[in-house]
Amino acid sequence: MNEGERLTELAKRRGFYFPSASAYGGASGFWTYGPQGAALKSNVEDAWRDRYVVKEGHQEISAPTVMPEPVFEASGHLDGFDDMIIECGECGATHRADHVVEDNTDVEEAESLPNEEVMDLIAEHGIECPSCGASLAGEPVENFNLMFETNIGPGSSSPGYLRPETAQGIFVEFPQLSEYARNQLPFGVAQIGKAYRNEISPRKSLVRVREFTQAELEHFVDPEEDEPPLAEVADVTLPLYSAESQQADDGGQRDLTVREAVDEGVVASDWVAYYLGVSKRWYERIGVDMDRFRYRQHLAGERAHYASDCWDAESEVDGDWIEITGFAYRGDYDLSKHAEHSGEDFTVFKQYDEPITVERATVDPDMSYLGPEFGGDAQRVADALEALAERDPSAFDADEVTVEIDGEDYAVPVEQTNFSVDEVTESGEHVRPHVVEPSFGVGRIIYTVLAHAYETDEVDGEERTYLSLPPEQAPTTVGVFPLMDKDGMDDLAREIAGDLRSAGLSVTYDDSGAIGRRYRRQDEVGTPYCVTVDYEALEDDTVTVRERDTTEQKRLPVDGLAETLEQLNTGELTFDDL
RNA sequence: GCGGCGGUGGUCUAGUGGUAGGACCUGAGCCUUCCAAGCUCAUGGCCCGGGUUCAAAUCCCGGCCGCCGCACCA
Repeated sequence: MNEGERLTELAKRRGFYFPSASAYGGASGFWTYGPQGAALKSNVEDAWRDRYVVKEGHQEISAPTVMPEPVFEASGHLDGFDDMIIECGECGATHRADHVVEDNTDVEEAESLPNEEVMDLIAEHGIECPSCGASLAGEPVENFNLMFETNIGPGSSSPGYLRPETAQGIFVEFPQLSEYARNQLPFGVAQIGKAYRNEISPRKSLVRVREFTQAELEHFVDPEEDEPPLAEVADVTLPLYSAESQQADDGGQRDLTVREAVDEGVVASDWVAYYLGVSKRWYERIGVDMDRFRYRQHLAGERAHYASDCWDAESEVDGDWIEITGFAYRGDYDLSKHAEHSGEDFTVFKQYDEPITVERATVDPDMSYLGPEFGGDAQRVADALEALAERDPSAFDADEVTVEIDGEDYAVPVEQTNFSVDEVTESGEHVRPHVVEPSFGVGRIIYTVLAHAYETDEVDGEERTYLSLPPEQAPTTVGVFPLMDKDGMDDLAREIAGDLRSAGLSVTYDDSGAIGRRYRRQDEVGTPYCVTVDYEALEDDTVTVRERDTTEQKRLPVDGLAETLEQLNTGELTFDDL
């Protein structure tokens, strides 16, 4: 069994995660988090929220998972996710139909053509299967859309899609969110939630799935003015694997501090560099092994349609590097697209310290002239004049000004345009924020944390498996056991378990079988501490506390136990301090 | 989606054309003064559908699921 298989076996047996609906044969790419997994997931999400929402001073929202079609037309997902697939009748390989056409003809942008035309092109040019060389003529070209489609309400007149990323739920609400932020940049909006992609081939348990949880932060910044607080993370060392290194023969990972990475220009965006620094610490906190972690820059051809610079956090499991977070500088791509498609205002008004006076060329066309003259085109001519005045006021110097609309020239006497250059006072300007986006895959992080926590050792000649999870992330903080289920040890142990629960700790009580078995059980789900009530406890109100990784025990008074465990859980105390 | 391999209690597995056995786990009880000990008992299984056959968990076909490779991964 490899690392992943061992983990999946443990995950299923102990209730971290398992395939969904297996009573009905299941559906690939869907996983249910069991009791341990749901607790771990919740802890990871809480740690994320603490770091990226609370500590950063951002806000969190919760948007729908289903959104109407226009949202995804605007975002580019409808086109971007809709691949043309053709299958070779001979060898069965599937290919991107638009790609084979582009590779074998001088047709560009084949993706924008109807499927029938692409089929015709394939037949006309006698295009062959890139895998086996058989003719692809006559093979059907089909669409494969990575988004799950549904209908909103009865009938099919209102198509909707399950969101392929949580981000769009934030972008589309920008006008409201900006208002709540009192229109002050920068501000950040986060969301933790499910996203859906109808993957062709789900793989590796939680790594490639069809429903997954994202934790995304959209940080809206003024591209002219805002700077990240780089000093806070300047000394954090980043294991960077740049695009340049990836392409070089002897290229490898370089360890640079955030400061060095910015100064040397290895990471282009200060904002991205800031979040790489913050996130390195966060990954360490939740239990990612830093010896199996790197930041990899996207190669030029690999970048998403919206990103100008993009780095992935990657973790290593079974020798494979898994993308666990994407850090993208999305520019104003998303807000511009939504502004364009919706006609709403996706900017923030930034007031100047002092109002400024500027010369502005304006037109106020006489519609009583344009109307009779140009009929139905009058409004478009007026719009064109306005745009021209802004772009090139000198065009109005002559007696007549000409604008072009759809290849046709329209000449207008300047006097009818009421062209003038005025001094106007401007108190500020509309700024389209840029977006810095760290986007975390929660399931992949959980998979990584479990894989990196999985340890085996030997105790008294017996092999032991344990999860060396950070106490903060562990599903259960403390196991409470009576040494034996009799003589009042059970009563005291139950009482202690109740007290610890009242103090807010996650507690498991277990009185079954031999004590060693109970320790092993907790080891396998990563419970960091176990409290045992023995005969001595009945005498002097002390109990033993056992630490998971070392199996060492210390005797502590029952009084103050909850506080001590709480401090161990948060890291204020270590076991050695006791 | 293609190809290869696979699918037997919760987990790991043995096995055969005549409807299954082990280990671990789990539960009940006994025992036990701190690391999967022992004893007794118990629960629980051949992925689904079709075909061949007197008889299919076993052979064949299809599906589903998993692993690996390919492709895909805005």
